[in-house]
Amino acid sequence: MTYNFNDIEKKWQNYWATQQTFKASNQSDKPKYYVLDMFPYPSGAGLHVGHPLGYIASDIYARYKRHKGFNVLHPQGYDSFGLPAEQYAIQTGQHPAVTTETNITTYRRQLDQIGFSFDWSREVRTSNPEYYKWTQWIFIQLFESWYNNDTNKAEDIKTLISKFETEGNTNVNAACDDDIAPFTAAEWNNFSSEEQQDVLLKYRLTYLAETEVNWCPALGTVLANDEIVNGVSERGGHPVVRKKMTQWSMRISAYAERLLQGLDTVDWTDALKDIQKNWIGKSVGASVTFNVIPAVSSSAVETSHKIDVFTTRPDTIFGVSFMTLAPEHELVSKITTPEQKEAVEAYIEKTAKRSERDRMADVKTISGVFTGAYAEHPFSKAPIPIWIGDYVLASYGTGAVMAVPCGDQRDYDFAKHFDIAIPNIFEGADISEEAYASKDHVKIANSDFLNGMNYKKASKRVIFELEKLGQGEGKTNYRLRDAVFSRQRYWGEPFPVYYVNGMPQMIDQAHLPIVLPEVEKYLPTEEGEPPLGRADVWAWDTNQCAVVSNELIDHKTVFPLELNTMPGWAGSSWYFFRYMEDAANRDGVFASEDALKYWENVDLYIGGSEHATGHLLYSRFWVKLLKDRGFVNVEEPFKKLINQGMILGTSAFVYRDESNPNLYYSQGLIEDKNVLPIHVKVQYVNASDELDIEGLKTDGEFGEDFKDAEFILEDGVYKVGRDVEKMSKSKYNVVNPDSICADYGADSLRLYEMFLGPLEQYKPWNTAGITGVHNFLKKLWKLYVNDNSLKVNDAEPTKDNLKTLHKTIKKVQEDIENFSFNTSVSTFMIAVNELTQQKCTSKAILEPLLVLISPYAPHIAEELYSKLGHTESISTAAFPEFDASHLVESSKKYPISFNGKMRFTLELPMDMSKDAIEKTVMAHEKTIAQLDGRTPKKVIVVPGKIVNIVG
RNA sequence: GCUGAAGUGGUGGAAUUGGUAGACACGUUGGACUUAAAAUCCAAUGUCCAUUAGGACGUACGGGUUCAAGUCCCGUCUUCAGUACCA
Repeated sequence: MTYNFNDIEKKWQNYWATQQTFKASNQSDKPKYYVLDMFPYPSGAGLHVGHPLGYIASDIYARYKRHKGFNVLHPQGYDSFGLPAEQYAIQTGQHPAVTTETNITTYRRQLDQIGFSFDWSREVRTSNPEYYKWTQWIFIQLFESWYNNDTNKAEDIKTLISKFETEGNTNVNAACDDDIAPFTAAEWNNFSSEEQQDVLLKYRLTYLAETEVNWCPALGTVLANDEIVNGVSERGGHPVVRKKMTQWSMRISAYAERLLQGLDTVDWTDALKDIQKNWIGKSVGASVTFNVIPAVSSSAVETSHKIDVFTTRPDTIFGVSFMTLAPEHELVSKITTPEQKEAVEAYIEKTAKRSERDRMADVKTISGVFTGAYAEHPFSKAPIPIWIGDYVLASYGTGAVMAVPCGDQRDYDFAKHFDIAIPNIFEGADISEEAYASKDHVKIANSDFLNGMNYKKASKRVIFELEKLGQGEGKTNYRLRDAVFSRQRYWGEPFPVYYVNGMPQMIDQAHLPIVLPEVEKYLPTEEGEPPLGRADVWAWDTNQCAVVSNELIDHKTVFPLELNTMPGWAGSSWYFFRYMEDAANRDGVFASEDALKYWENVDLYIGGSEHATGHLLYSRFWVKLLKDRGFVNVEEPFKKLINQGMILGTSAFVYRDESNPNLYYSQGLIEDKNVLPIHVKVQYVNASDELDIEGLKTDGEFGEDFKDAEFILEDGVYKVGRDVEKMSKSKYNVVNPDSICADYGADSLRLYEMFLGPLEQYKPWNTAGITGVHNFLKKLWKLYVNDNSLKVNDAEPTKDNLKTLHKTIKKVQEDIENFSFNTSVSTFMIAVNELTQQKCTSKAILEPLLVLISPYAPHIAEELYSKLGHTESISTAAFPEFDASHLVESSKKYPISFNGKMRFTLELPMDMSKDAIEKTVMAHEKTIAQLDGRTPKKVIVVPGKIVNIVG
């Protein structure tokens, strides 16, 4: 019997599918465990070997947990709304739903052939109306909520309305827009309906607001920052303008503090938590208002101007010797004196050309211009010169800084450069070379009422005094901005929203889903409206409660529907709850109370760190909202999170002579010739970096290019150059799992992906190495069966057999629990090598070994397990118990070191005393030879570990 | 700039609380089997010196602590990722 992996794998994949082996139950005596992979987008290119890395890891863990007696939920589905399908639709006219369906079919086939233990019965697709019905429903919940800062949670908007009706808004402490005028209960009750709706929008957790976007008229679309290169679109090079658009926003900023605090309760890597912490960007300090001193030279009537700044160091307020505004600050043009006008304008023009990134990265170049204006110090009343400088950015804080050169290095550098005074307000600090930026061990001096105080005390006092003056207050600032939620796209969730007199109205949940309408083209309209502007049947009839033809719009009972769609992150912000419910029971709810209660949250979440500030932050936000409103019980969706690294490609190059395009030199022959490296498909390169020239010349795609090529060989072969790059079609280094599964089998692929290195690390793929794990599987097979029969028998296991087995149990269990999958693969290899050497045939050893290997290589494990006489799947067999007694050694091979360097080893009994060890070692001939007559100064003996002789 | 991670043979990587550096593989070399190839099996394989015995060096670099450092401490460099001066 040979190891016929293709047949074996197909057989067990069919078995698992027909037997529903991995279907999870919502009722079980076993403890629950929920393992989830980050939602895949089914791209048209299909999977390459890098994609399954995380899925294999999570699958090993899920299978391990089943062996350990857990009721495991391990679902999979598709984040199937998205841009690539829409792009393809624009180019070909093919409906994105069709493209998506095709891509999912490919994706599913590829996933199935790798042997994952997914519960496919619970699959979800964000683009299915039954699914996005609930995405729309959550949107409505956001709209119907406001954030009460007093109770520190979201509440029904009705509670806000009743407050308005009885006491107005002056006592309301809410997360809201900052331009809301105060009103009394009487005023509220006299507002028109539109006025009331307008006010409420400023409090709702999702609201309409004017947002600046990067608009590209030629493409008729909005572009992300990284789609713009040097001010023009990356695709096509068209001009891009800043444009204001009315869009839905999500008031995520209301949750800034809870999103930050929640990080302390989850088991994520520090790196990931740091990214979110930085993104939320909390800083505690004070806001200070500086009054601008009206310019005497100006003949125009001066209005009084104020500059608001935020500072984390209010204690240093007496160290202010100038202020710096961002060049784009709106006050700049108003306060600049005529004398300085020319210089200021020239500077503004210069900085406008620099990208924000550029301005921020460059800390060496110091530039700025004096505006000629002065502000008044709130306490000393001294005039403070106001400068502009591009190290201050308009979009951060208030776009203005109170500069304290003695305490801030950037302010210090600026002051030195422009010869501005640097008053020292720290007792005993040396500021002759650099600023003293530390908050610790400071004693404030030269600061009037703050003298002698430390940072904490002085800050508190300043805030108190500022409040007395009405020129400031204590303030906590967050960098986190509200998230724009509208997309001018077709392939996304439609909003359940229609407009009456320009005011958004929610459609009652009884009428959801509002299904994406058909359009004849997936492009924006000529008027610049989103693609849904092309739909003919896209109006809401409030009598029929149905979507009807646009022609019926009369603004009385039939109204226009929202034309934007939701962004990609909408559907992925709650999908983990949907999996909790059996597909059969999903009709009336997004997930039933029982299901939510049973599964709670995701116990293990595996995915890439690129989602750190998108998906992982937004879904935490939505979960908190759902909890506040009583729909779920958990505050955090993902208890433990592991980031997998990326598998990189190993590109191959041939070297073309620059003067003769048909001449290629082998890698070792380049020397100082002028050659051009050209990517070639990695499939034509073997493990020794040798090129298959015939294969290359007959390649369907590029063979023609090399038809007349002459390859200059070294030692009879053409050696290619190699380099590690991201796996990508354009670099011809993509390796497809289909061919790996066909050539080596899914079990080899699974083992090899793990064997490559630590899960979280970035590492290059090299197909050549897979023969190692493939040979291992063949050896494993041979341990159980020979040419025509099963070798396994009831032989009593030997001591060595037991030692090998239990050492393996211990290591594999520790490895899986530490997500150190690469080292378990080595451990399996060692175990099989040892058992082969020991000629072990004992079922008592070989059966538990299969359970250990089954999470990693499930197909071969199932096949051999059934050969051992089992009729049930191995998937729920109990994980073998580790018994330490088998590892107890009677002797130890001591390393004998001289001055810390190991010279030889000496086998001694484990129970030998320290003195006896020393005596035996000192008497040994090799020790005497090593010492060469010298007397050692000291002999260190650590029983069970090492002997070190010093001297 | 800041924050985080990392730097070990030709390659991927291993090394528990400081205790035999290079496990396990790939590749390479030599051998067996074969008409031959593939497959399989066996052996060698960090670098340098040495016929051998053996020795010297060696975990990015420079210091330090220790009987003992890949591991701990200080400094430097490089790479990758995140972030963008939050005042």
